[in-house]
Amino acid sequence: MATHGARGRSGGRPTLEEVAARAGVGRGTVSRVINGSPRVSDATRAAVEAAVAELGYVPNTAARALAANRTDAIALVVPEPETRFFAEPYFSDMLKGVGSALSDTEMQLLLIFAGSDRERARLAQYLAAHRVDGVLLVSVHADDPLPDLLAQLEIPAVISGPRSSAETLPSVDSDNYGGARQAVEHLLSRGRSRVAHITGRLDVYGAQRRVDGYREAMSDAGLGVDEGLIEAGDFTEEGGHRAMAVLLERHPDIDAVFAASDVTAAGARRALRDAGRRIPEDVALVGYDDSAIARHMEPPLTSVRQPIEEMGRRMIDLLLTEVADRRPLASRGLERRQMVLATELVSRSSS
Amino acid sequence: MATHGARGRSGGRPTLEEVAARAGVGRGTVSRVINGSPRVSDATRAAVEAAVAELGYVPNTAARALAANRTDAIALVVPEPETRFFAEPYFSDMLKGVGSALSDTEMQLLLIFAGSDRERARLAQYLAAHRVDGVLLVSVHADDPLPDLLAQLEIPAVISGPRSSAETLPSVDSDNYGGARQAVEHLLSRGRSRVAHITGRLDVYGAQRRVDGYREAMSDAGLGVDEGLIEAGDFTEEGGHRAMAVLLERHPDIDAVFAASDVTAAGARRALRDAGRRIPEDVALVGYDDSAIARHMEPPLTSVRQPIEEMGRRMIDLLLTEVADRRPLASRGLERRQMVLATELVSRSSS
DNA sequence: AGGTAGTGTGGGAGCGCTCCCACCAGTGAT
DNA sequence: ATCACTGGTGGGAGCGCTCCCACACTACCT
Repeated sequence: MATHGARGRSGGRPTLEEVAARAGVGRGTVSRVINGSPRVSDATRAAVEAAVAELGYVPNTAARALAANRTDAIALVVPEPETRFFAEPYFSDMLKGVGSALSDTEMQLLLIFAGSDRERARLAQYLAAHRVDGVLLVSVHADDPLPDLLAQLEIPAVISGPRSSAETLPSVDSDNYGGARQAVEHLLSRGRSRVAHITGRLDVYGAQRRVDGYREAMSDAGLGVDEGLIEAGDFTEEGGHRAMAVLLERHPDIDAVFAASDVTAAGARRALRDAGRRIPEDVALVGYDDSAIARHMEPPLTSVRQPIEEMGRRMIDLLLTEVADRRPLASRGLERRQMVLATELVSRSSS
Repeated sequence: MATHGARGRSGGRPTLEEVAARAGVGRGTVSRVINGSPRVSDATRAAVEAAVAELGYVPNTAARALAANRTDAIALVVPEPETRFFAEPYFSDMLKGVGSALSDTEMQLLLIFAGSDRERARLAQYLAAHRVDGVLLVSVHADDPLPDLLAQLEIPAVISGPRSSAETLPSVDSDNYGGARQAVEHLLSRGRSRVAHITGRLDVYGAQRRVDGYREAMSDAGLGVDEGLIEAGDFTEEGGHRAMAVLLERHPDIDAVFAASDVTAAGARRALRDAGRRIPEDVALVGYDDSAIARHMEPPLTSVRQPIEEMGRRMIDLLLTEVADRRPLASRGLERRQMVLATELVSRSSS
């Protein structure tokens, strides 16, 4: 059969052609059965399936990719060093959700780190070669060139956490605004009124939305918005510590703090302790993320939980749709697909 | 050019043929340049490279895979649930090493979890489709059927931690025997003589080698081997706690313990505290792995460090060799490639 | 009777590479 | 002058699929 000698290949996997011969049908028909086309009679389908089973036929993905111009693979791109990936539960939860959504698909998931310049160059090369049908982008900064590259290469992509209110890419996010409101309203319902807010990095859209939520919750409660109660952090512990110190100096009568992340809250807690404030007696504290830190803090931290696993699943849904009906770019963007998931307040003893 | 209509494909990536035309050479010559064949004159090579640059040519991997019957991808298979993968630093270190060794290669790394039965079935399907050129197997239990499946499919594989002294697959491991000796000799040099050993899971070959190392170090020191000083653990904290309690009951005069892992040592430490023993005054303690646990224990734990990142790099080296000179199975196995890396004792205040 | 739609089905053409054979200089030995 | 070679090169054939056109065959109208 191999007319030009034994080139590689020892066992010799069966091909479509062989299955077709075995089943007594044509090549096209076998292809139709394999790909689940409805235009095949039941009898023929059964015959083909039997032949597939007998021969142990497994489609050759390379041939399929070449002929159909698709790869059946998508990439989860993490624009961070691996270290952060392993350190933050955000990523492993995301991965879990993505994996579960993909498990009843033929799609293969590739995990790609693009933290260093070198890794980014490799990724660009990889994408240029169109080795994936779509890309999942997590944790993207406002000025990242990756989304543009993807658009230029016409590779479908979904982003977790839009870069702005005018995000053009389909996105899945948790309700940062609503989550912030939950946090503040919870503190108010506990009888607090001098509620401060330590923000996240303000070049991250989600952090801004949390500020918005804080502002409107305060305002709706008739307390007005005292800009002096807002201090910028950067999602780090050190930033939280610094901001808290500033706030205490400015407003010694603060009786509650909403921090934009659990790590930030940990920093704030340290500053509060330094200043001799008791939690929650003197100052109630609420974080964001409901990470392991929240559970293990002393006292355990009330925090706003994001459904990260669910977000991963939704991102896959969006991406697969995008890949499936890959249409001319012109018609995209009109029907923006931005998905927002609800958050949940997990109440513990810090508030 | 596309004679049968615009099938997908909007931009139209340039092909080998187009590059050849541009450079005024034949298809074969361009292929030779792309693949770095030496049989091309310098002038021709330059012309082709210029054409490649001008056109922004990127090889089509699917076509290459089909024609050459290779995928340029290898899989790192983790036969554990994702949770363990993220929890144990072993895996992230391994991944780091593997990634760095691969970074100056064309090879793509796939991370595949095979913890559940479902995932394993998917993996089997994946391997049957020959979607990777080779497989890296980490953390394989003695009775895992995966190695046999790989052998049957004739897919090159490298294993981390041989399953027995008769391992047929190429493997990379740290020197468990030597590491155990280092630990025991260290304790003896500190003036201890009643040294106990809490083992790992004994169906893991590496754990057995550690016992061997312990035995021979004791015996070489002229202390003889008291089997009563050896108690089986299972790499878990609970197992370590239980074993330590048993040992203390049996030999209240123990003055040192070598635990087969840091986690085990943490369990042992708890049992020692329960029994009112001070570390290291009454009992010196040494662990294995030099994980984060060791650094954060109270007191900091002396531990045997394995060069995990280096192991990852070596595994890649072995695998790439294996993939490159993929020869008839018959000649394999004769020249077994088992690699063993040295360990290092990291001394801290627990001993 | 002759249309007019469907359903199934076979198989040609083509996806963009790699492999390998043929061939064409040159160069030196015979 | 003839016969090896040897470094370079062109291009046919083929990898195993998917796509789509063509061609049955049925129905069910006019």
